[in-house]
Amino acid sequence: MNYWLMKSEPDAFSIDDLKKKGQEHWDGVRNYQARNYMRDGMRVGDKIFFYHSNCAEPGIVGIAEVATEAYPDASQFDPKSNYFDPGASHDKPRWMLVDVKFVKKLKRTISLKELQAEPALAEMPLVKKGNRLSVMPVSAADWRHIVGME
DNA sequence: GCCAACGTTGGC
DNA sequence: GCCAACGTTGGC
Repeated sequence: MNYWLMKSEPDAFSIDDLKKKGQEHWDGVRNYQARNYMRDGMRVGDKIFFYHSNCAEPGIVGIAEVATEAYPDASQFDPKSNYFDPGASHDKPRWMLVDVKFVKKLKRTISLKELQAEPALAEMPLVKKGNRLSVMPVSAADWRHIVGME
């Protein structure tokens, strides 16, 4: 099993939204590396840290699970969508997504500030300066370490 | 709202 | 294939 971290802006889609819905397709990823992680790396049952970005207290707020294999993101075909991509076609979809299932909400937010302060996590891409990936792998050791911080 | 970092686009 | 311009992300 692999571990992941996925970022979402709580104004757009928060851990509470996921809790309410139970499961959601993770649409709108328009970055090749993030897409490749979803398409090639994720398997059903993999665990995900749900991360809130672009907000008052950025950090990990919950745990989710990969619920489906990757499949084409329908929003790329919709001219009315913000995520429309004129370069994509049904024959040759460019963007893929997975469905994500709610597992639990953490009792508290493990803030980015705390994560950055942990020497053990210094190699996580998340805490590196300038990192903008919205989907990234987490090592098993880092996963255990972070779970222990709750 | 600012701005640094970074990815993508497009002219050449 | 280079690289400047541009757009986006995301912490602060």
